[in-house]
Amino acid sequence: MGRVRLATWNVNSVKARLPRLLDWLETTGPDVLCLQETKVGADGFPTEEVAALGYAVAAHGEGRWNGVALLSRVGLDDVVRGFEGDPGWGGEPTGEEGLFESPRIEARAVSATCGGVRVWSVYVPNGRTPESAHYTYKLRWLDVLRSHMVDELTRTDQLVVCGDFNVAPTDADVFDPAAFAGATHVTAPEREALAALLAAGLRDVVPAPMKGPNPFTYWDYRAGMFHQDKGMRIDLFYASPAIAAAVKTATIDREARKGKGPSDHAPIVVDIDV
DNA sequence: ATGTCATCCAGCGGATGA
Repeated sequence: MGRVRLATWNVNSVKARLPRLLDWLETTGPDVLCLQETKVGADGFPTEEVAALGYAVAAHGEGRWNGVALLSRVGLDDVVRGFEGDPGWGGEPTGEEGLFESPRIEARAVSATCGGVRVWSVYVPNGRTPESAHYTYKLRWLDVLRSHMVDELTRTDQLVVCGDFNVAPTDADVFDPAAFAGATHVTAPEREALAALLAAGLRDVVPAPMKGPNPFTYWDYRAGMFHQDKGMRIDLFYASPAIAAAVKTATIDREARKGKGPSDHAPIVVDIDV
């Protein structure tokens, strides 16, 4: 019994962010951290550096793009990299929306059991534009993820799926809905994919901003967007009802978006009583 | 909003992706 601290952070390269990541681990002390956009292959993850702080690592990477990982100091069991039915990306279109001949499976999901909680770290495809094949890939990927959440919930009531979903759930989750006309991240099908995850039995644990009214987790590097708080809530922390009910605090650590060499995303930190 | 950043390959800059 006690407090468990779970967190998720799109670091936009674990190598480029390593000094900041190590600092943040020391000061914040999450028990479990989900990482996205690590951008390193299997042998490139700084395993020893985080092990020195007491964390076991389950990394799933492919090199230049994507890449996810789980760090835990409360156990790391039954690690699964990727998931059955991942549609993959690339190759020749088959004619069926979002499906390709000989696609390459990308490193976008890793799951493990940490201190009794089943935890998934996910990096949902961006979608690029609503007309793009990448967009149909995104929707298909989210639907297969949903089917796995249904399965997971039959096995456990202690489930967390968090990460960069690349979808803003509502218009209140972007700085200006008009600025996103015709863009991905805000379309009805993407939001319906999130709604389907909730309908499968998950809860959206909405974190509190440290400052201001907006629960944004991402701000573009360009044009002073962060300083104007022109951001988006696209990093999400979804949890089973039992976990959601045990949440004591959920916060967006916007301090981690400040200063020299930040990621363009801020971490979400969630404390639960177990 | 297109004003930045990270990465790769082939090299010191352009292409790609976000």
